[in-house]
Amino acid sequence: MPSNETRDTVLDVAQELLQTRGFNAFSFHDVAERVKIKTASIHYYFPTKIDLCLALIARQRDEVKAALDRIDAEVHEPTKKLARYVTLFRSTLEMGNRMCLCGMLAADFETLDPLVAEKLRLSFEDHEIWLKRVFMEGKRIGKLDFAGSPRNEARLLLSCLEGAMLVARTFEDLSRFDSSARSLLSRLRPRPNP
Amino acid sequence: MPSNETRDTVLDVAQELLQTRGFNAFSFHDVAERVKIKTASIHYYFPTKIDLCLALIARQRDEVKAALDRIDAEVHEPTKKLARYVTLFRSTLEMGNRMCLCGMLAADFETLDPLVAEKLRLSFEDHEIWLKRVFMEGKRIGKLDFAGSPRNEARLLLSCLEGAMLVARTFEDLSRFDSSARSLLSRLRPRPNP
DNA sequence: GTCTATAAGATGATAGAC
DNA sequence: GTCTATCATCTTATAGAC
Repeated sequence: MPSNETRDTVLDVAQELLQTRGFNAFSFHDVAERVKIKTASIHYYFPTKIDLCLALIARQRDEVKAALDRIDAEVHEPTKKLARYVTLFRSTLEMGNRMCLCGMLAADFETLDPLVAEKLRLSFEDHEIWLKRVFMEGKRIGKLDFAGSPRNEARLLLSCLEGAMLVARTFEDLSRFDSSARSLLSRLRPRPNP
Repeated sequence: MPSNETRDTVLDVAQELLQTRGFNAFSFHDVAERVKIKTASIHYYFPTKIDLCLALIARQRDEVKAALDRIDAEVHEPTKKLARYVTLFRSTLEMGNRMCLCGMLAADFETLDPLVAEKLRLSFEDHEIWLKRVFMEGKRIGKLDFAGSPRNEARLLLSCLEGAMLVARTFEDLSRFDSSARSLLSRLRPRPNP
């Protein structure tokens, strides 16, 4: 496995800046300063800011895939999978009040390179596909109850978590995220049959 | 009433740019070009970009207040009030795939002037206060059913609508917003008593 | 790989003429 | 009120030395 320390550090720092400030509010200089290199060195690894952004999305997609695989391997009850899924978002917020990478790029959507926009959509779809599977299985075995299609339910949960992060950030208040997340999950509990 | 055409046009154009591109991705030049004036003229009305942003928020708060008053005056059933409330967000999205003004500023949160951040929080609270009243009344008269407090329910709906806009924007797909909004409202319908 | 030097353009903001 | 002219700074990106 090709390990490149500087490159990874650049990605880490750029990601933090992207998630807190947005794509258009951080510069190569911001990154270079924190990594303690010069901006020219960043261009060596990532010729353009778009390349840097694409690398961030690609790495993130891999990490999300790994995280979802881990959830699948470790818990089997759909309710518990969703609870674990929610913690992915929560821990991002905990880490310096960061926004979700995809959510932040969604806000910057209009200014994105078309290729970046396409990868962003694919990232969202990664989430939706996994969630849809969880919802389908949950309904099948009677552990989750909802009215619409699994696909729409997946989209709804993802959207709501993005929004909960967005607003919680503004108040720098994790409990806002928590109470929304709790409601979102509890409404999926099947009621005891009359 | 002090009408100032140029000033209003600057606000209109700046608002569109802010809602589509974000605070850090539009410039005085962008605004000036569209209004067909020079950047120096914008500085005459709004000395700094922060002043411009504060004016946008203040105007928006007034307009939101007026819109909510209109809903209160025109419909009385809580369910219908919420449906009307949702259309406020939907029509923003319809208008050139714009993000909610507050939602966009929430994404830019880390880069905001402290005063702007404070006004942003107040804007969110305007929504939450109105929604909380609707939820309280709805529960009292048995027209709305939900498990948590009216306050949390208000926060949840607002957050989810913000998130639904954010994601729908990325796919340039109003139907994504619609299906989420429909689910959010339908889950509030009280079930017939057994 | 990392640096210095530099280009070429954008950006927020001000001074002062009209 | 709106303009021209100008400023200092920032930003992405490249060339070429080490």
